[in-house]
Amino acid sequence: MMATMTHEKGLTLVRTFYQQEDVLLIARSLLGKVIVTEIDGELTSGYILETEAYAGIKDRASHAFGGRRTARTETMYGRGGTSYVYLCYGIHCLFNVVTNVEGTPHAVLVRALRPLHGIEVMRKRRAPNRFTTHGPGTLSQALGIRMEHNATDLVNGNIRIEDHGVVVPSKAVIISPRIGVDYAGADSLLPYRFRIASSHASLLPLTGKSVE
DNA sequence: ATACCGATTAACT
DNA sequence: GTTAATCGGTATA
Repeated sequence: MMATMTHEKGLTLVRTFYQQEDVLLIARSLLGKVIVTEIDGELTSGYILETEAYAGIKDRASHAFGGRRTARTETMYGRGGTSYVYLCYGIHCLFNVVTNVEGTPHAVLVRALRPLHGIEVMRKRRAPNRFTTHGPGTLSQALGIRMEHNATDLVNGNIRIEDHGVVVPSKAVIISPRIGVDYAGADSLLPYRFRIASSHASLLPLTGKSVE
């Protein structure tokens, strides 16, 4: 409750949203929603432009394929509405949303963002003149998300996702295979990647009441 | 203990 | 189109 007192507009997504069974539906639904972080005393937020679904134990591209359960993947087995942050290529902290109920390790990788609040903070977190929030690594960097933010509660924690009432029409959504999962064989071709076409992304409202 | 690999990025040609 | 950077995760022994 306390953590959400500063937000004046937009509804923080509730537990039941994250606990829906269909991870593809959740990945699609997250397009146009707003990620908000309150990290290091800075508030930053942005519209979700791109996601990928990872469908648990039967998905060869998922860390949890085959029911693999290790210190790293343990977070994925938690309840929906928890963050799963892991280190990729030794450099990048990738932010995922755990979905489904406890024991079912589904997740959605958030891959691109359109900045809304705290743009100067995001710019500062990145190298000068290299500001971008397209790509899962740069997105986390801009939002201040680090490994210590793994297993954060997205319903009551310092990372949350809000619905600002933006409607993303089907014709604005491009569905394609996921990136960087060639090792997954046939599953690498599954249409689990969702993104808002750039022509529509520019229509997302940047005006409105400040959440500062 | 050792070896291989990766849900990426940036800087190249 | 190519490739180096970089280090924890994971499997193997």
